[in-house]
Amino acid sequence: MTRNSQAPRIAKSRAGIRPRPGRTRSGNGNAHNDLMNGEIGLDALAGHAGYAVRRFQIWIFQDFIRTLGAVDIRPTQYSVMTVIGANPGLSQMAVAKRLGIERARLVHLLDSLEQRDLVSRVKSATDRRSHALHLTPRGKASLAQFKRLAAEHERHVAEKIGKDNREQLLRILSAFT
Amino acid sequence: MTRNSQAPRIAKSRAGIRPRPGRTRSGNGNAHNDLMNGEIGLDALAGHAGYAVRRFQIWIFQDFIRTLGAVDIRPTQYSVMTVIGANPGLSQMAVAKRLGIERARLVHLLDSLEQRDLVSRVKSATDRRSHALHLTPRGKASLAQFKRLAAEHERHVAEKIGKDNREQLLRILSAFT
DNA sequence: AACAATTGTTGTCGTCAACAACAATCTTCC
DNA sequence: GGAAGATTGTTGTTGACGACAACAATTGTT
Repeated sequence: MTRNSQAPRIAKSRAGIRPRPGRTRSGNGNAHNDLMNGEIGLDALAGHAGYAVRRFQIWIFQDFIRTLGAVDIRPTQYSVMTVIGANPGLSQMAVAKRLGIERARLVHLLDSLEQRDLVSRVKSATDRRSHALHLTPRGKASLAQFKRLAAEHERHVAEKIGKDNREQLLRILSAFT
Repeated sequence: MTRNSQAPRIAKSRAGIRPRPGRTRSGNGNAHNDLMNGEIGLDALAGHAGYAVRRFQIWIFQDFIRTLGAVDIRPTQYSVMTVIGANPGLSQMAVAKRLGIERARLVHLLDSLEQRDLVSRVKSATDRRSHALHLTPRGKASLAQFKRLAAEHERHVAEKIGKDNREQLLRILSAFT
């Protein structure tokens, strides 16, 4: 990979979107095109929670990936390590269920984390089908650093939408955690 | 960016990934203990806006897709049609920028919508490189129906998180639209 | 012991974002 | 006026991610 894709490269923001350098003529019936002043309306989209949430989530993930770019940890990896760290010995099935991840997907995530010596799969003594997941010593130390960086990312969120708004957001969406 | 990360050459040949360390201790005597009470803590994850937003976005998209399943319209398709409907004559580049979609991705989206006779690409007279996007008559009629279904979806959101909370959410995230 | 369910794993398919390269076509600058 | 550079739509590749299906090993259930 070497390239994690999704590196944000925050927009260059250049000039506004000019609809067309030339004239946007071609007299179509619609005369009220706000395109002339460079504004592109969203119409009904502005009232849809899903659209705003999607855009916000993209922004948040990009900031998270950038803030934790130095340690090469993505949001999903962070969530897996956090849950394992707080609940040592969990099975892969339990982690997958708790985080809403497919267990097939978790296999690859753990392969990666295990190769980096952050997580270890210990054969369960009580159920030889399953693995008891633990953080390695290196994983524990790393997670502490990840959490510091994640807290920094969270501060970025607070700066972006406001401290109070962030707390309201967490309260409103607390049912989804 | 600039991530060296790990090599992807795992591919097949699974087998010996587990280092099988001689970790004698690590009290594996109680492997699946924490599962017994069914409670799995999220630890720091509970305080991360990104995690809650991601889970919420998954829920919202699923409800949107289900609610508009009868007409086979997905959120991104709906957003494209809404913007074109509100701003006829836009170029693909302008739509892509406004919605934060890659223009390469928009090509396929428009291919699909054009095949269904919902959107038409009209060769621009002023810039022969670009296409002026319009809704077809069928597209306009369909969009009206889509909007009714989308409004129903929005009511589901209000039921899920509460009417007032939904409005606060829209207000908090208004900067991202 | 026979049968059903669970766990981890592998594999496939489809969606989606980020990039790179390209032809056709402006735009700009000399 | 014409060469050089930028833009638009397009195709293709890569990687992250979710949904499923199939499988071996191992429970559990009867």
